[in-house]
Amino acid sequence: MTDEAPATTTKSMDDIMSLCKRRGFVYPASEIYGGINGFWDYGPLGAQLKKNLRDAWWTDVVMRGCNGKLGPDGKPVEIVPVDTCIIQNPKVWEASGHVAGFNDPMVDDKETKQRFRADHLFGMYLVRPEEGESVDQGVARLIKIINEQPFELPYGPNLSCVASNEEEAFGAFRAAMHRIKQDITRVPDAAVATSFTAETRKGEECFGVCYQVPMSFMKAHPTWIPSPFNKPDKAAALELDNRKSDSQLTEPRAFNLMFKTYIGATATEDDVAYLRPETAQGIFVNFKNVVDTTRVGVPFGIAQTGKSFRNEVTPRNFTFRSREFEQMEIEFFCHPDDAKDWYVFWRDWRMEWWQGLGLKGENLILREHDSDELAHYAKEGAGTSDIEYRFPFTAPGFGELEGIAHRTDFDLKQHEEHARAKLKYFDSTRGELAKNGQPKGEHYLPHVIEPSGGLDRGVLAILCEAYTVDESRPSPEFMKFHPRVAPIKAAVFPLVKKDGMPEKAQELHSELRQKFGHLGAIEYDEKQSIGKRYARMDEAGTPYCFTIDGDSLTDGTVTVRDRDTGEQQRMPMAGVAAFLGEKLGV
RNA sequence: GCGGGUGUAGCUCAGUGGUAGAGCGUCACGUUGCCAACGUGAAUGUCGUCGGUUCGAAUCCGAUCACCCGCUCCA
Repeated sequence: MTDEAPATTTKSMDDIMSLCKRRGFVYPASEIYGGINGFWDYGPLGAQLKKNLRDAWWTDVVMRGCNGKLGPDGKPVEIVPVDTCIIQNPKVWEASGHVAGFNDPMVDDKETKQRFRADHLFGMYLVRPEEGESVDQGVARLIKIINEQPFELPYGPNLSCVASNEEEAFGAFRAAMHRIKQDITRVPDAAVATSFTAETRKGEECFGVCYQVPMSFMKAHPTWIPSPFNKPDKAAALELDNRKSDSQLTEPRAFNLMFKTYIGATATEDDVAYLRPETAQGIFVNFKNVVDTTRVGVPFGIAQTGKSFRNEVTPRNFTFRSREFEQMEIEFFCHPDDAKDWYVFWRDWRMEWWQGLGLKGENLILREHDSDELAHYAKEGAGTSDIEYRFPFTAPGFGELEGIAHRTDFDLKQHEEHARAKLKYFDSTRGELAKNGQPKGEHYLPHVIEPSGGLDRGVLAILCEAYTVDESRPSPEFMKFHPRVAPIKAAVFPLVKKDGMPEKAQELHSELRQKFGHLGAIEYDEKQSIGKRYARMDEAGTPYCFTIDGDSLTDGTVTVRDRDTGEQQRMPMAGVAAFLGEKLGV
């Protein structure tokens, strides 16, 4: 821990949540009915804060094309927006893998509290060779037992493990055997199986199969399967032939993370549809439309913001993991050869962008994923990075704000196959040169770099970053929002409610409101003491307060108070709009 | 989904079987001369919800819901 660390770690999430409620940033959804798990509403200040963040993204990413930063090709970055439906044809989610992935039955180990995909459970089955039996015969017998055993006979695997393929599984099992002999083979006619002969640590010869545990067996006798979290080396002396364990595994259960609904009034299983679990697919399915109907050409990006829905097992940590949340996603399409460069470009620029909104210092990090945590589609890619923020509830760890992934051509390829659509892009700037000196062009499926940010998480990070406690101030608790995202941009006060000050102040208020009302609220307040009004604005995170005092009436000047320092300076009332405009960056 | 904790006014909390409370905040009126000033007054609660025990429940019991923490999960 460095010297600066305490300033961040002393922030209490409870205090932040309490301020959010008190000042109208965030409320529990349906609170008067006792709330609803995993859903949050934004109040007046929160709604504007969220809109400001969304607008900043839209402006900087889409309209200004990465704020004018040139891409790795030395050209301006081209991005166009779309706004696609929350409900799409259910086949979209079959193609994307969400229906399968989100429907995968899961098994819990009640002992170790771990959960894993049932189809990732591999078992090592051992059998004693019978008199004169060849390896093939023995293995065939074993496979038959595994698949056709009557369930009243205990015959589970000797060991199990969680793995994505049988080689990986076999690797995990090796340690349990004394010696593996050479004849390791794929079992013919079995989708996922490896057979071998071996010698156990007791010195017994045996035939073995590394086999995906059949779903029917898991359902019938989950506790006969040894837990995959038992280390193989602890199960040193394996018993051959009939055996069963006494584990605490549950039977496979489906945890569908997609919200299901029905189209039309009849609500039969034929009418099932899903609320989108990510906005990305709406972009991919419109890739061809955008290419065909606009003049964009690869490399270019398509962006959208919008709500997504995931039926999270455990919504947690305020708005951080909600069941309904808003994403800000870009799918950037480029030639496969350029993917690496664009990946680096986006990763670095997105980090800069978040830093530019006041998320700075050691609370924000860029973390490159290790290869073992990459999503299936990203294994072949240039990489995946997270931009992560140190929230009070994750400290000293970090929580993801945005992920930048090289998704390769996975999504377009999936949609090409499932929709039987031609999504290849014809790039007339590539290919060999023809006789006339023009490139012949090249057909290819573009690769995708996906910077996918969480809007609600961004808002939460900004709230946490802005929350400041300084006991030396009259208002010790205040929100240090970057002026660009602050929900209230400025406030205008008469110093006291008499001598024509309110009228003068209202005049200024109305001018500023006309000029800056599209960016956020401009407040007017004449109630109670000036100190209390400053304090109220500090809590709402208003960066500037303009006060009309006695001098304003005679020489036309006002004072401006800076939220962060409390310092004041005088300026002509006529110059206020220009001053504020400059501070707000417009 | 599992284990632990919490739930009383907008916020922070006191109240452990006998009339629902405090501070702050909010609102009104007065006062005001630059940092939560002061005076007076006011509003705000099915004590998370439902059920049970009891003459009587915020308080005891059960269930349920929500939030927090630790697991788990997290394309």
